[in-house]
Amino acid sequence: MARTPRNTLSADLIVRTALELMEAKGADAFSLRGVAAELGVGPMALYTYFRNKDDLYDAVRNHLMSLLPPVPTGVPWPDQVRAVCRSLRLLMLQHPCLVQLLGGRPLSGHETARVAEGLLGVLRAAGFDAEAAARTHTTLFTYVLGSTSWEIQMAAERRDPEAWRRLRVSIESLSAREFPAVVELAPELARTTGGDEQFDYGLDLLLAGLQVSSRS
Amino acid sequence: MARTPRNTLSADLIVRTALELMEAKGADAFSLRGVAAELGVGPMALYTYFRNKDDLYDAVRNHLMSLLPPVPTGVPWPDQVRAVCRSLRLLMLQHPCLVQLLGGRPLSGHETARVAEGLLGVLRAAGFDAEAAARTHTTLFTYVLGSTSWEIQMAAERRDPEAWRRLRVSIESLSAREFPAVVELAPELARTTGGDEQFDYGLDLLLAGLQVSSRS
DNA sequence: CACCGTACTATACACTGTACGTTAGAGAGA
DNA sequence: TCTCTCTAACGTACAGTGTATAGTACGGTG
Repeated sequence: MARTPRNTLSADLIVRTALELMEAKGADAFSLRGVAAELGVGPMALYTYFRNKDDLYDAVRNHLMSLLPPVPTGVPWPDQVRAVCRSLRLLMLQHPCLVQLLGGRPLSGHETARVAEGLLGVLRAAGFDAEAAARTHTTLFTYVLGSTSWEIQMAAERRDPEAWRRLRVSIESLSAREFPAVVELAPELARTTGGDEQFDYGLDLLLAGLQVSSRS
Repeated sequence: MARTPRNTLSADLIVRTALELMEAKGADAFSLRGVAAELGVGPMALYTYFRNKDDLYDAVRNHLMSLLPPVPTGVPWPDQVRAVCRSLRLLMLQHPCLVQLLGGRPLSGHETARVAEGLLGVLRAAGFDAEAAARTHTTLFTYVLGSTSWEIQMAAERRDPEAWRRLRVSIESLSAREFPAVVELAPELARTTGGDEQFDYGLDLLLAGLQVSSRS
């Protein structure tokens, strides 16, 4: 019955196919049966290579993290930090499924360690002590995660006409007496949910704070 | 056949029951059939009050946001900002399902507008212009969202013994030659994934940055 | 009392992840 | 070359999920 020949599958092939599906339909709409069908294979064939769905998620996340470029050298440390944060954001924008992947099961995996190593190395070289380096790393990482997740989420909302219409309506129906600031700043708020400038604004605030405290 | 009497259900009752289930079993393990069963009712009964599952999610999020306290008055604006951010974090910690709820479909709803109004009002009163207020609002909000999501996620990881063991192993098996900073700072990193101090560290960086830039 | 809108029910469908037991094909040893 | 074994892929099945559709009986209104 046209059984697929023996060694057509591999962990790597499955990961690439899964990633394709996640990018096409969103990481939540992704299903094991979907990737199995795409590969022309029964759903259970995947369990030869991955213990379960989460295991596959881990592998895909690891694969994506491996795409991050190394930290640039020969520039001041704030520029290095900026570069690391920006390239993580860029990767998330290119692969929106990373939001769910990083939100779900955060820092396991070899490639995640590589990224952490880069940022921590920069901070230590800049003179941060162990505790400050760790705290700063966590702060920067969570800032990038939070702001970029938000950005991607809002972009997705905008793409769905029905959801977007409902959001507009609910904002426009707010009483200007009850919510003066929200109503007044609605255009600015719409403009600041995402974009390079918004990201850099927050990032620069953090860097400014770091330079203040490291100078004292 | 013991049909349930006519008006035992209500949107509010359903929301409260759904919230209970989400807190007990996690927001992802929550199901419409579960809350229907809890109420002793067929699954389709819920569709009288909510158009679909997302609609119920929206209602629960709105309910939780209504629990946030108002902005304190009579203190300097940085303290007001701190208070708003801290109480949002606190609410998320008390109701971990808020992570998914806020991550999923962010800023629709009356109560979300109320929270935004509070923070925007503080910033405008502190002299921020429209654009700076909007940018700062987004930055602060996404910081709180990102850092607290991370904190909750890591706490959940720690609670699952199997996942936690695998994480420890994967960290301890990292080569100290390849990842010197990660290996050296492993204890600090473990200590800084969460907690009031970590949260305030990042928040104070942002506030310091704000005060620097507002002084120029 | 009759009636009608609607709150709830029943059934069904197309999905999901994955546990279990089976089969066939590729590579190794004789 | 033949066979034996190991395992990759299969089929079946189960307990779930959200929700479309159609039906039923009850409470409030005429």
